Amino acid sequence: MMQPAAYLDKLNPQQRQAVEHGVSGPGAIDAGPLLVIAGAGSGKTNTLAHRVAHLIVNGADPRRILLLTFSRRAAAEMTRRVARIASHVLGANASVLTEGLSWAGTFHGIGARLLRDYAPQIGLDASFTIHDREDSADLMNLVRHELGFSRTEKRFPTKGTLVSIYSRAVNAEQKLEEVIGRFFPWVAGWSDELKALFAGYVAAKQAQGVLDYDDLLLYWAQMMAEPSLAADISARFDHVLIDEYQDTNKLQASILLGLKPDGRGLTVVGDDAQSIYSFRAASIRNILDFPGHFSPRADTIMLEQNYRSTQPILAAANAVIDFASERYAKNLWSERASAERPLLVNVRDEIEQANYVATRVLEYREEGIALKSQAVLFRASHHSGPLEVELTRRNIPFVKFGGLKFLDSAHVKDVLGVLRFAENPRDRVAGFRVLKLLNGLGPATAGRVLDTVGSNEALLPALQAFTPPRAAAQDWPGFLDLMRDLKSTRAGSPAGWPAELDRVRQWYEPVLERLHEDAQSRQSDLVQLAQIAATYPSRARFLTELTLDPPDATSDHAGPPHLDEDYLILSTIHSAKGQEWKKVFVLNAVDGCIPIDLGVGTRDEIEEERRLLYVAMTRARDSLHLMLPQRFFTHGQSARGDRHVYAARTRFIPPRILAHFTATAWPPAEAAAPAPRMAETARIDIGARMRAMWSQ
DNA sequence: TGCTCGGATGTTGTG
DNA sequence: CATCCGAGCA
Repeated sequence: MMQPAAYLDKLNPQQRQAVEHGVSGPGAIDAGPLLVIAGAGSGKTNTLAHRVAHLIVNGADPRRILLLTFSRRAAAEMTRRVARIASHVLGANASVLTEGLSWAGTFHGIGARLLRDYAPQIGLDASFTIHDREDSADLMNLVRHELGFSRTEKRFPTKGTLVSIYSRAVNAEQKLEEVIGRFFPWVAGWSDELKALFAGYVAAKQAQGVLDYDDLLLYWAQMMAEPSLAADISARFDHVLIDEYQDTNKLQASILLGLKPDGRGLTVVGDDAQSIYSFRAASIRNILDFPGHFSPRADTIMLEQNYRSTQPILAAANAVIDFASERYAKNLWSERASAERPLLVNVRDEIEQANYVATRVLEYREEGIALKSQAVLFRASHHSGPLEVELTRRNIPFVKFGGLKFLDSAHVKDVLGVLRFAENPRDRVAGFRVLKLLNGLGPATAGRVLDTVGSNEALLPALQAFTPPRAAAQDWPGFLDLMRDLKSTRAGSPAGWPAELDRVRQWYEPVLERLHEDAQSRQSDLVQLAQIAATYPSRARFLTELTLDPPDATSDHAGPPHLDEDYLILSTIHSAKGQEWKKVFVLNAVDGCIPIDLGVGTRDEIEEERRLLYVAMTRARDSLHLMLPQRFFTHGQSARGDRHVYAARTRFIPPRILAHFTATAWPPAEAAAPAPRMAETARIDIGARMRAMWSQ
């Protein structure tokens, strides 16, 4: 070994302590449970990557390290960093070692992998397909109809609500009654029906060889509850490290404690102040209670130096989070001095808000700040609507993260459905979806077809034996041909992967023309899908991994910008987790948006909204603009509707912390100064109209 | 049985 | 506004 630990010198004392915890030298690793509370921008990812590298450098077997991250993107980034750090010490050997770091991924991804490995032992067909949220809802709906709950006297909860209830019960490891009582009180009268329905849903999944997202965790947790399996799985890993622990739920904690009951080799990293996923049953208790699970208690290390934001930005963010009720008290500090406090920008409405952001973004770019170093964050995906229009108008390229995925669009799901049906013909959601694409073939006939398909092998004979109704006779042979081609590719011919996706597209094209007006732009989505498909080695891998890690950006209609192009980042606050930009704009920092005005708003929900604002603010390195439109138009009205609400500054920035901000108005007073008296009359932006004349 | 049309109704975030 | 469900027609 060359310089043994030069890479440790760049770390601050706390980071270094976290990295070296339990590692006393080459071959001498004996680490008890460790909790790292890492404030925003405190070098969390870097520290975790250093710890992994340090373990490997000191003799840990990378193949026996389990690294759980929040997204696959984060896992890839972590692996890359570990390799870079380790290469400083190990030189060329490092890549060999870090390539062994193959168990890095999300809980769901790793779960899927383990389940395929252990499928024979737990009575699971290893060719199971995975349902995404919408598929789960569709299956739930199927069972809902079968059990007659769609014809009840009083309105029965819809499929989406049903999946939410089911999912929360599973992920929070709570009884149905508790979940309903706490989060869905309006369905309290249906709890018996819900039990029957969920039993039917589970039976349907099993009969069809499908797993939903929750099953990936649930089956894993069940394996950990069986001593012999638990011992076997646990013995695969010497070290288990989890990032973003504040956003894990009870079920995930169970899995973890099953893997490392005494906490040896277990490291969790997170920040309770950034917990923003309680809607999928993440529990802040996981991180708060972690040390007490073990005896002796887990060591806790706090990272408090922020390397990201300027001091004024950090002070403002600290002031916001100071009001939070329960948390690990920590005080983030920064050495990055600046005279620029975060701005509170008053604008008339969302149109002016969009105008301001577009204008400022361009000004920054003129100063040499790349678009990619700037981000616009918002609470709900649709909040960026007016801005997207304005950006498109001004020809400013952008990529939007979060919200609707292109995988959710009907045509993409159709094509994937065909592939999934070929992969697992018992998957009725996929089967229904595909069969209903045929002209003259509706749910009743589709149901009959699917009833004759017993197993994977029986698909083709069953389809061949089926006589379609006259109305569907024309489309049927083509469909049969398609399925024949897809099934035979298993043996390597005639199309093979990824060519078979083209085969599906060829079959689907006329369907697309028939069903959708805008077939052209949808067709280009499918071309994009084919490009993605080409990066996966097989149909099965493609289907699994696409479901677990959907491409999370949607760009404007011009298609995805090339990687080397510059583009502005638009993102939900949730999707902005773990990232940073030099310039950050937060849209609609007003009550009703942050916090969002949905539902009753329990105390816990309000607290989470506060943390959301905190997360948004702490993404900024140099400049932060909190936008305050004085009114915004409500949804659910025609385009020319005038229903709007007057908005107040978010309650998370009360008067007593205003000193941390600079208040400003836009456009500047002299440019647009309508007297306050005129507030109720119609206002038009002549300038914008003039500009719009030339925008086409 | 399939398809289309009209009325009612929720409407956030994600693996 | 988009989706869902039922009514009525082919």
